[in-house]
Amino acid sequence: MKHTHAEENYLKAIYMLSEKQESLVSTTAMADFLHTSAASITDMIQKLHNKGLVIYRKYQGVTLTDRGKESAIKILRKYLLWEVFLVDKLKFGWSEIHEIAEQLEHIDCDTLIDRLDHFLGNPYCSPHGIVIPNADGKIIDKPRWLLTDLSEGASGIVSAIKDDSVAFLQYLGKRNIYLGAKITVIEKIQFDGSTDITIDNQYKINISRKITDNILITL
Amino acid sequence: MKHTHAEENYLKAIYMLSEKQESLVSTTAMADFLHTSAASITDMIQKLHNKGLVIYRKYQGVTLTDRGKESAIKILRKYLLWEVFLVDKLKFGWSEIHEIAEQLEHIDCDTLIDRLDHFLGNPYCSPHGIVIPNADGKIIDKPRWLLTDLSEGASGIVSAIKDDSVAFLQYLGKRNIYLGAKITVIEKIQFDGSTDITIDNQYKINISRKITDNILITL
DNA sequence: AAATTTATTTAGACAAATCTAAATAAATTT
DNA sequence: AAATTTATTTAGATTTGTCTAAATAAATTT
Repeated sequence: MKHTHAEENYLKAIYMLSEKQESLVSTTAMADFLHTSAASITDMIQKLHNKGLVIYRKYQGVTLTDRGKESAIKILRKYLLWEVFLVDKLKFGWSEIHEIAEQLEHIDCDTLIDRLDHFLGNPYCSPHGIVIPNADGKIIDKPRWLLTDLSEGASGIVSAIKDDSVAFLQYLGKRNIYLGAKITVIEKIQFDGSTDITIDNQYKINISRKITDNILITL
Repeated sequence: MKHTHAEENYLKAIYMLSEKQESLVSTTAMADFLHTSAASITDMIQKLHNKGLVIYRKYQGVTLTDRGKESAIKILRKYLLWEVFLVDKLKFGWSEIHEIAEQLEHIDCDTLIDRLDHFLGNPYCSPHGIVIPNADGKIIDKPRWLLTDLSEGASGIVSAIKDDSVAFLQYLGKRNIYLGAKITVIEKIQFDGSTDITIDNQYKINISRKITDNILITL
């Protein structure tokens, strides 16, 4: 099923808002999220209802049908993969990528996004730590830990970073720490809380507690 | 100056059509190019005229103003760089990239395209051999030769390929020949017209006349 | 429970981009 | 040069997505 840009924005918005809360998504919540008027929301929601993409009850709110959810997840997948591309390959900072990825998510080509996924090394989650649905639309929730909480000898993959500041990003870049890098904990130094690690079994460095507190690891 | 998607498509179309011929671009030529009706073309052209992007004379045809040309070249630059991305990084074949790049060319972000350019290694031209305008909109025309016409000892950069067939692309991939690769002619064999070359001063191989006839080289 | 405030929907309008059918201009043929 | 064909434009309609202002429903306050 194909959708217009606007439809895609609405579907993704409903999906994201309904992830945060149990109840139906309200008109105002959507108006707020999409920076548009409540009247426009009602209009569009009714169209989506007629197309069988959402279930809508007047004055109550809206929720996705299975078909709607499937589409929403596809769009989210595209959005998140483009975010990874922008940060990982084009070295954009966290703050700049949202707008661009919101444009890129509408590019319509089935093979494109799977190739992009492969090109990026099948990342587990976006720079902001949101899990990327796989090609089948499944969201597999791996457990994640702070690098701080890994024990000596353990290793895992850098899957997200909690701090978005340019300074932190530059630090990570300089130390060859990137999304998808394999980190092994060599030794945890009690004295100052710092940690000796290796990156990709290559570089051995020591990083402070402040750094390990901001790196999320999956296995 | 910002444009709608449709406006961008028209500007690029006018630019490309007027590159091929001297005279004004006709309504039918554009209708043909954009797969739309002549009536729609007239409508849009009049709007572009009112915005000062084209000069239009009823029944005569249309040409770009300086402002229109500037915009058109920016769009073309984006289109071509995305084409390089798709072929070089995502390993798409020639035939598949046009549609996708036509979508990607409308992504609006100044820094994005310059970073992409850098990421791709500032390619000189698209896979189809069309010169990519630089960030200032300048089109610098370097001389190009067929690999066949290089003399022994000469070297240059693979800048385009004339044959788009999958078979040829696969051949090149297998031989480590890619856009931007450095090729040095070691020896030209009179007997069968084949050529001994090195790629990136590394691999030494022999390629037939049919191959050298389809590779364009810049210095 | 009535009054008021807030949320939501409806009605009507608008801009963008397209279309078809009819009208008109330009080019070509006879 | 008149007739015909082709190219182009105009007129009017349609779809999509948005808006504002007015109407109505739901929630909250008094």
